[in-house]
Amino acid sequence: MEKKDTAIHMPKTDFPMKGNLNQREPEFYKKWEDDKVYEKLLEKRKKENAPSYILHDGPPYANGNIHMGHTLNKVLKDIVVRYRSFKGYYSPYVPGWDCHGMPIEHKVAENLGSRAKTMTKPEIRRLCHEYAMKYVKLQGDQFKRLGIMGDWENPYLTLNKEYETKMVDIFWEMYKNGLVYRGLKPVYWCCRCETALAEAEVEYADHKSTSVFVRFKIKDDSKSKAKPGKDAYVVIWTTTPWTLPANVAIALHPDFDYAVYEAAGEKYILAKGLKTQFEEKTGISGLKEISVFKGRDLEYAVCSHPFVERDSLVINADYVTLETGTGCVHIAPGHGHEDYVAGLKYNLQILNPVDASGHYTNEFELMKGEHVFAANLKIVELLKEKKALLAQEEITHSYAHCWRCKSPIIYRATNQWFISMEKNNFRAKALDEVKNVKWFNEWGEDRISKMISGRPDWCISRQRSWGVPIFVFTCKDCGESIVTEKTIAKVRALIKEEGSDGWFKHTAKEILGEECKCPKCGSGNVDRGNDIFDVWFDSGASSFSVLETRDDLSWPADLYLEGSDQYRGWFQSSLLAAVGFRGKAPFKSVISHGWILDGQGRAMHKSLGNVINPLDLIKKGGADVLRLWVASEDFTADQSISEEIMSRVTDSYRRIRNTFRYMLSAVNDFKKENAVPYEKLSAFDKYALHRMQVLLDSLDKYYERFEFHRVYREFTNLCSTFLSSYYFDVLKDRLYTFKSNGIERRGAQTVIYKMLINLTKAIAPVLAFTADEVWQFIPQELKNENHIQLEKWTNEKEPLLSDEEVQGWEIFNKLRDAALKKIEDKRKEKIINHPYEAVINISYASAKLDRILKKLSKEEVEQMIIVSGVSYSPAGKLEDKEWDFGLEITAGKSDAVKCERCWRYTDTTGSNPEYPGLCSRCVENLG
RNA sequence: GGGCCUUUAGCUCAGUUGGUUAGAGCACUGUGUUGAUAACGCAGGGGUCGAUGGUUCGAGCCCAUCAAGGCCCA
Repeated sequence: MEKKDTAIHMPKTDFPMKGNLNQREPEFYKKWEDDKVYEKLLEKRKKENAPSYILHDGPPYANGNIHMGHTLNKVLKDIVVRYRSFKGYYSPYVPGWDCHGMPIEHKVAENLGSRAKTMTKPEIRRLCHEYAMKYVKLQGDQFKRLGIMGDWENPYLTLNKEYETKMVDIFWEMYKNGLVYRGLKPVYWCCRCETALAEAEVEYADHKSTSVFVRFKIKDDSKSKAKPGKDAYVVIWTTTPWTLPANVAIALHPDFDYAVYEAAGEKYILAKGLKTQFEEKTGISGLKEISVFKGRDLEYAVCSHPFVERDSLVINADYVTLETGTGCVHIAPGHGHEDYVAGLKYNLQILNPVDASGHYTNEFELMKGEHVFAANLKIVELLKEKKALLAQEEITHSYAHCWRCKSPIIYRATNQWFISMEKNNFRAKALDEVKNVKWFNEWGEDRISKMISGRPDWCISRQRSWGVPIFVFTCKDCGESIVTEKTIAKVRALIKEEGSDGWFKHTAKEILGEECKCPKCGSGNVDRGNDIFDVWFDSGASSFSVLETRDDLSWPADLYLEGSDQYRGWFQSSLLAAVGFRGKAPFKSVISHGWILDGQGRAMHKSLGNVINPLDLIKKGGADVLRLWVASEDFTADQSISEEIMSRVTDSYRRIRNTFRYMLSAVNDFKKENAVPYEKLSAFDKYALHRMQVLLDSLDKYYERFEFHRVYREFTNLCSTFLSSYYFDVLKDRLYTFKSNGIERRGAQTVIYKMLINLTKAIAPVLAFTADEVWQFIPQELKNENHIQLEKWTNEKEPLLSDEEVQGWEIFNKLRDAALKKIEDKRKEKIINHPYEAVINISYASAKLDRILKKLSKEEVEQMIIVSGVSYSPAGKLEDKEWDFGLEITAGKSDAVKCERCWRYTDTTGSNPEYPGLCSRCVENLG
């Protein structure tokens, strides 16, 4: 008889232990693109008539490299979309970019330097366009590097014609509904450049100003609680005397103490805490306190303006401080932002007696034509003349200057376009729609409701070049703003054809043709407006501009998923645009993620030097590790990232990778026809399948609820606690030493194969690259599709065990742990080393345990505890008590002989003279 | 200053309607294997649950105040 090969069946695979992700992932992405995986997936689902699930992408700003915030956001979306696709949904992902706005215009202007002034708007816009497109491409490539799947060939851009065309419709609908109105609002204004400035264009530098103490005589105290009398004066302090002509109110802090003081026969009202300072500055001494009241008590008293025939109302404002001045603040809503806000609250008049070049208009007849900065001294003279000036001094303080011409700037009320929150019950409607949305963050609804309740009217106009024009014409003769059905039709055609560039290239006459006529005065002297939309209006329009203009998408979206800053931003602008346009919320559900912080929980700042760059992390560890990090934390709260955290995630990735590697190697010689039917599997195998099914069911639930950190936890826990340390460890004996085509080995492979397929699918939404890499190693005949993305979450479920059976296994596992502990004790005593050197005896008195053990053969138990021998010593009379009743486990060293093939210590080793080193089981299992 | 949120072992997370010595995985330490080896097993140490006060027979869980941190406003 020929001697058989005694070699064992070692696991084998070419799947590398080391991921080498930074090199490999881009190759994978390329393969996805070459194989048109995304397109095929959508086609396939469409053919299946799958229900759709639309996640609408919030557009990042097309500027700069991607940072951790982008990474978090896009990976989360990708997990959602991939999961939904797996579950059989038609789930297209159309990424978008926010392309207009200040930052880009600012950068372009910066690059141009002094040349900017000589360029026309269309020329500057062309450069802005190029700039935006450059970053669309750059960020797009970076997003792809993260493994994000979507329609990258055809993203949506807020500068696209069809996008802008939809904005015409939205604007017109809101205009028709009376939501849009024109009003005054102060903006930063450079009188020298004669232009509005954005926050980012303002620089601060020291500036010398004349500050003045001015008294306002009380005219009527009948409406206020405090009654200081008509001979008292409220004293204000200001560093901008030129704004006094626009004064309409005086603000006091509601909670501060104010007093009426008497000196030299005059009564002055100022904050109690500033009395001494007041005496020093004005030289008025010996102030005698007459009465004291809270700021709120003087609310609604009326003063007389010192040099204009006008009332000045006493109001309350929380931002009043006691740092300098008198605690009584001069309010000119046309010349200050806070003044403006206070003005809205008290319905104050917004006055703007200053023209674009900084000269007083005839609204302030007295100094008409005077430049406001030069007028300061004249105002002082005027105050003296009116006996209203109590003191003046020159002070140097930080003051806003124009970034371009470096001259000091002013706040100047200008005409702006607004969306009213009140007309047609708009605010109430928006709040109602909030209630129809599922806010996955429990506090989300509360947060956005409060914001909408408290927000002012939405100012949608900006005085810039890089944006979508507000589709309004102006009559140069009568000043009428012209928006009619006919002009809108013309504008719509223009935008559709040329995009908003057309607006800036053509005159009103060219755009409107025979419609170029003021409907009010009939003049043909019509100009196109120069304002553009606030970029939040651009992006707020996206639900319509994108979902309604693409065949593959539909409105409303199933989900918006953005950072928590978007309750104020995009969630809100989208909601308002949608309620204004269609009366409905644009999303069925919303979930927000937190901010990314460093290891200490601090925000990342360049100045703190704690900024972590995702591109660096990808280079170091690969995108899948980064994706795993995203999944590992509870994204609804803020999340931390640090070297330690990444190092933990990397460890965890390696564990997962190796688990897959082991599964691949264990089924390397497995074929479909080798599969063992469920009924013929061992009890332990059935238990393993049960565990797998329980895991899959919870993962499914967690994905659906966006609880990815639970997916991560359950998945890694199963890999460690059940698979590596238990099931696979136990299976080694069967896989390596049993007959290669025997039922024991094939049974084990059947289970591992099922796990391999299902676990790869289950983690594929997170580990996009690795899952597909694993997939490539699965033999063709064992899978349906070449790429895992095209597969579906498995529908057929493995049978679950009964509760009683599960309980039995839980008890057995505890018994196993107890046995391992005993063996460990012997190892510490240096009695044994390898587990197979051990034999154990289990003596017990529980009938419960007896029933459990009787269901298993001795060989199975030996295998599962991984020892060479198990013996039982049941008590003579078993009692129906807890499983560990009377339990005693002893471990010892086997005195049998080691089989050199399976390493077990057995009495049969050497019983066959042909194979002297082998045990009888091994001899039987050769081949 | 206001609205909303976060705070449990080194890290990431669990902790059901308040009820006995607060859990998991990873990391760490020790150790075994060398037939998953840049891998795998076993065992062990580690937290006064951000702080203080209160309600209660009893609080990580309820209430109040404070602190640190975050987003959005001012």
